[in-house]
This record gives sequence, C-alpha cells and structure tokens, in this order.
Amino acid sequence: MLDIKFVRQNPGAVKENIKRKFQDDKLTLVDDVIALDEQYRAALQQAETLRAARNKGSKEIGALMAQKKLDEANAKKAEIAAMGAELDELAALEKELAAKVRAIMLVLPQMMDDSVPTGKDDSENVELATVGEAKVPDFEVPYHVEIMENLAGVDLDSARKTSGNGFYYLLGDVARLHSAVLSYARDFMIDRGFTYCIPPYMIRSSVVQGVMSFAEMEGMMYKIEGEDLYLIGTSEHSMIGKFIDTLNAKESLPQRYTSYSPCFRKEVGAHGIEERGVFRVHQFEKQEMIVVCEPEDSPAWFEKMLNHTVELFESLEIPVRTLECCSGDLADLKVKSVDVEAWSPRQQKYAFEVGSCSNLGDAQARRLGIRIRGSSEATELDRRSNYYAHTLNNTVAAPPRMLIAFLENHLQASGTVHVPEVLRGYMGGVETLGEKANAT
RNA sequence: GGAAGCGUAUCGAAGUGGUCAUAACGAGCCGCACUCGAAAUGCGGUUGCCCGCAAGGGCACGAGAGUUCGAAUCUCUCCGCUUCCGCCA
Repeated sequence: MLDIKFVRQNPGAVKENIKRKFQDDKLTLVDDVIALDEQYRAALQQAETLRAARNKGSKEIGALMAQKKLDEANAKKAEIAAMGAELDELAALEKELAAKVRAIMLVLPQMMDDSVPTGKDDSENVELATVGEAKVPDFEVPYHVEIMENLAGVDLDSARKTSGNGFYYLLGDVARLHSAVLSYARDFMIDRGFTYCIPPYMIRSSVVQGVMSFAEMEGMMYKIEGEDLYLIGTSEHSMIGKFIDTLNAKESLPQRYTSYSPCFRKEVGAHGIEERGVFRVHQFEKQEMIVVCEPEDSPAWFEKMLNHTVELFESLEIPVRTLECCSGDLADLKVKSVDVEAWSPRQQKYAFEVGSCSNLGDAQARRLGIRIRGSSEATELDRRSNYYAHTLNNTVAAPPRMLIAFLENHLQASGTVHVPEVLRGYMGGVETLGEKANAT
C-alpha cells in the first residue's frame, strides 16, 4: 500500500508505475482516490469541529451538574443532543469515504524499483546470471516421478485416495533426502547469521490481509472452517506477521530469521496442478528467510539474500540461473523480485522455479503497522518521526519441488543418485542412493 | 472444553459515569545539579495516530458495537492473559 500523501503529491509517478505494469484499467483510480481523499479530509474536519463543540458542551454540563444548576444543564443537554444527528451523519460519511479511499489504496500497486525491467508477462523476465555447469547428460533422464519410483520414494496413488491430486507420500531415501535438504538449508542460514524459527502454521485473517493482496489470498489460502484462521502459504506470512503493530528500536534491526514450515496452497487458477508428480502441489515444506530492516538497507539485503540461495544451490551442485521479474509479472506488493530457477537436464533448460527473492519495500510494513522509532535527538530539528520498516523474503529451499531438480541433476547413467558432499552428514553418510535397489 | 478473575504509558499499578489521561502513586530510562568520581539525593523530561502552513483540534484505556449530553467506568460480541478443573503429545 502506498502512502496517500505520496499519491497526492506524485500522481504522475504513480500513474507511470501503473502503466509500466500494464494495468491501465487502474489509471483512473489515481485521480479518483485523490478526489475521494480530499472529500474525506473535508468531512473529517467538519466532524472534528462538531466533536470539539460537543466535548466542550459536555464538559460544561458536568460543571453545571456539580453546581446543582439542573435547569441550565438540561437546556444544554438538549442543545447538544440536537447536534447529534448532524454528527452521526458526518461520522458515517467520514467512515464511508475513508473506506473508499482504503479500498482503492489496497489495489494500487507498490512503486517498483527503477531497476525492474519493463515487460508484459513472465515471458519478458530477464536472465541475470547462471551459476554452475548446466550439463546435458548422454543418457535419457526420466520424468521425476519415475526417478522417485525407482528409488521406491514416492506413492502418488495412495495420496490421491487419501487427499486427492496435489498431495504425495514420500518414502525411504527420498523422504530422508527431503528432510536432509531442509536441515542442511536451516544450518546453512544459521551459519549466515539468521535466527532459526518455527512459526505458527495458521494465522488470522487480519495478518493474511497484511502480508498479501486480496487476489493472492483468494487463490492461495486455505481457510479453516468455523474459525478465523488460515493455513499459511509460506512461513513468510507468520514471520512478517510476527511484527504486526510494533514500534521497533533502530538497534533491534535488522531482524533476520530463517524459518521452517509446511506450506499450503490452493493453487486456484494454476493450470499446473494437473501436472503429474510433485512439482506443483497443495502441500510442501520450505526453509525460508525474512528480513525486517531500515528502508535504506533493503536493496543491499535483497542482494545478500539472493546470493545466499544461489550459494546454497551451488553447494548442492545444482546449476541455477537468476531471473529478474519484469514489471508486468511483478506482484503488486513487490518493489523488486528475482526468481532462482534450477537446471533441468531432462528438459535441457532452466525449468524449475525453486526460489523467489522479494523486496516488499514498506508495503507489508504499512499494512501491518511495522514501524521504526525515529531519532529522539534533543533538538526539534534533529527529531525524526517514526517511519515504516522494509520487509524482504526469500526461499532457502522448498522440497519436494527442489528435489526434482536435485534428482535430475544428480542422476547417474546407472540409475543411482549422487549425494553431494555437504548433504551426506544429514543422510547418514550415504554417498549414493539406489545402489541396493540395483543390486537386488 | 468448564469455572472464576483480569486487560490502563517501558514495567507495576490507581481510577468503577463528568472537574484524573499532557493518566495519581511506585519503578525504569534520559538530561541537569550535588560529587574527585560513583552511589544516594534533588530538579526537569519521557505514548502513539490523524487533520492543519500555523494556531489549534480530533482519536486511542485489548478490539469492535451499543446506551448516554458525556464511557477507562454500564451492556453485548470477539481477542488475549492468569488461576483452578477436565483432556491430551
């Protein structure tokens, strides 16, 4: 959400930002909201003037009552009661206008970073870098479900019966690999100064509305029947929500967490839920990182966080590329976003989106009330009022999707799967998966 | 899940329909004084949001709604906390 003052003062820039996102239908909203805001402030002023008069009168009644001047008090009461209707009307108008302004403000996209390339949709995202050697094997790499089945590592038939499409049973070495990757990712981030956290997996609607746009909420979030609770789509939701309505001391920033959680997503409208396998599923697990920081520090944190993920994949010997989200593909709350895509030896392209690093600027902070206490320097001139923090989030590792990339890239011609050095400690020292199966 | 109690500033806590919310009282924190320095003591300061160029005004006592000329105070709903009971990993 933007600052209404910013919109008022920079309508041109706001419109330009909307155009760059190819959301021309929202252009008229800018002038609409400025006009509504003006009406709102006028109504507010009128209502406040009336309230001031009422407060003053009520105080006088109190004084009269104390002096036992009942007649005068009653006369005053009638006088103020007469103002009641007008005040009610103005209060209703004020409320209505405020709601209208907010409704539009929630729909206006966040101002993007200048560095975001202009483009209509995901086809115009821009490759930034490739890391690792993208290999094309000299044998045929099967579909990931087949690789997993060869390791006796997945049971989709049973999952369809118990839960439906988009769910899975992971078994044996594949399940262990799943846990190993998460544990390794956790420690990888702890080593980089992030605090490990296990958050609530359900959150209230007020928090949901703070961390994402309405459209996202509809398409992603599972609601618990009869409760004001939603299953989280990512631990980012709980982790940013953790800071709701806080006024933070400068010294307490940056806040850096790496959080683990299962993630639940409806994937409404996502064509791909029909995709066979575990690429797009209703339930997965994720090691995440989030940062709450000073506004001026968010671009630097963005780079650092992105590098962490790239380095993690490098250490797992999985080639990746970074792909900058273009303006049209960038979610409305985001200032900037870069995806990490893993190499698919089977498809011979970077096919797997395994991470997404985003700078939300003050969008979530403004919705949730995450503020920083301004300097309290003695002199008035140095005194800086309180201001909104910036929030960022990024994937560390999200299996089982990332296991697809893992298995494809580490599959050997023999059908076994190579376990990279860094993961062996989490796999009981195993260097190769599938050897026993081959032997028998 | 049942019962009772509670939710006021950084913390403890008073206020139970108006003259106490720039929130009593106590503590903490910051500054100053005293001191060689410190402790102790004394004095001063110390919530946030909104409108406004300003003067000023409005709002907030967990959240929301209601009663009233007027609500921290009365009523209702919700959220949270504490204690006891029940249940449970």
